[in-house]
Amino acid sequence: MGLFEEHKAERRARILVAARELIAELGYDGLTMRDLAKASRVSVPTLYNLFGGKQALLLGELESTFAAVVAGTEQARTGSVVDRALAICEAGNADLLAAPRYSRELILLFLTSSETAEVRRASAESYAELMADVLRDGQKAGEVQAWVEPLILARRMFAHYQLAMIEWARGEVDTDGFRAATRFGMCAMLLGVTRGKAQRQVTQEMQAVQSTMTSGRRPKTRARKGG
Amino acid sequence: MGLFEEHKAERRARILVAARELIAELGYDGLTMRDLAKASRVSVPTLYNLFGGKQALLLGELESTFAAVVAGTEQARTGSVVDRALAICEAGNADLLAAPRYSRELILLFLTSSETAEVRRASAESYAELMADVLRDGQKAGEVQAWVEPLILARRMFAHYQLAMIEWARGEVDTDGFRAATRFGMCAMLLGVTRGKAQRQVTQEMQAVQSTMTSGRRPKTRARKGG
DNA sequence: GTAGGGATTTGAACGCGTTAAAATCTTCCA
DNA sequence: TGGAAGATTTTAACGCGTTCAAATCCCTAC
Repeated sequence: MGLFEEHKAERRARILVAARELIAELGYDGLTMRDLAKASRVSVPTLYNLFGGKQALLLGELESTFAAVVAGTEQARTGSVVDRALAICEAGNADLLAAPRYSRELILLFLTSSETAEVRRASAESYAELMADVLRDGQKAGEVQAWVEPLILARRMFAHYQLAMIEWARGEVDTDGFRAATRFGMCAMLLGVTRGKAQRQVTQEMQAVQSTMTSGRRPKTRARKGG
Repeated sequence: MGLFEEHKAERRARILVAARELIAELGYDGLTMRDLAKASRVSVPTLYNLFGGKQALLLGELESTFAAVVAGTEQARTGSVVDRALAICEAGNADLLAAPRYSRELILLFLTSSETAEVRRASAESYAELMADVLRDGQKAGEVQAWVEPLILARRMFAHYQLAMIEWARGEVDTDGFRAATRFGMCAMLLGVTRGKAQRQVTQEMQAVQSTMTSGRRPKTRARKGG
């Protein structure tokens, strides 16, 4: 209420915009609080008043980013288990790859920092829930074995997806490698629990991805320069 | 040659011992270079001369640690694909869980820092090679489908294992949860590519782990204490 | 035994994230 | 319009990782 709050919100927005630009330009480590204060025309202590610290600066971004991912995946309500599982991954990819320089920093910070634990936990759980729903629907449709506990498998699928993201953020694989690794991993975890037509689809997908990963260039194996 | 090298090696050893103790006591962030210098009776710049920085301090440890893991897994030369794959994970676990406080810090640093990229790459590749060998043997024995590209699947299995380690290091799961997640993930990725008896074994193992994870206590969902 | 050269130490400094105190400005109410 | 309450700014400082230059020590070689 009133101009106090309004101006505070304006300052917050100004800081976030500047932070996003500076991080994209210099990386998270390259961003200094003093520079950020100057760029967003506030003082350094104000940064701490409004956000609480350098890492906390990004928590708002993180929450909205992951919320967008989760929301995006809810589109994928049609198709087989495989289609939907892969669509969930793709929905995540799209948002990340849109601003790679920034996303890389965000991901590494998000997945490794202890201060982001709560947001991470919440995001992971909604992501896993999403995937678990897909598995449950698959069970109803007879595509997925009945004995599988959806949420547990979903968590492990998301775990794999997380590490693929980390590999990408660390620069160990490029975008194509990230997509391939994700698809392959999802398929590998689905292959054993699917049946009939769905299983055949997974096999096909896996073999296709596999041939891409072997025949194409191999950034993972080439970079062993000794150490 | 001579006493120069000897004394240098002695200083290095002294520093590493002190670092291990201090990290186990205070955590990686709690360790200050000034304190470490005092504890190991050298000067601060010497730390930088001998190692190059705070993170580099641990690279030697990391290399030997992972070398030990890889060496330990080479014991597991008998049994089915499943037995050997799980034995590889257990061998890794044993070393990590022996000194949890220290390992946690080491893992987080190792798996997230960009300065450890080269060691990480090399370790990951030897680990994946090890698992790939198991898969190849399984293919010869008819336990694993022939169309599977062992190294590619092995890399994804190791990727999953890495994230399970991260989850443990972040304190999101306890030791039992880590073991369960690892076993479940390995099995999930093996289930689809195994056949006959081996596949039945994987199914059995998965169902067993799964029942542990659902019926027992669930540290993953309970630990949301907020803040 | 003694000079010389190399590494270590000393002492200081830099930039960083972070925080505290008083000074200043903006906003709201009478 | 004037004053009170609040947040922001100023200014300074702390501890941290890191690095520099000169002084010092230890080892090697004559």
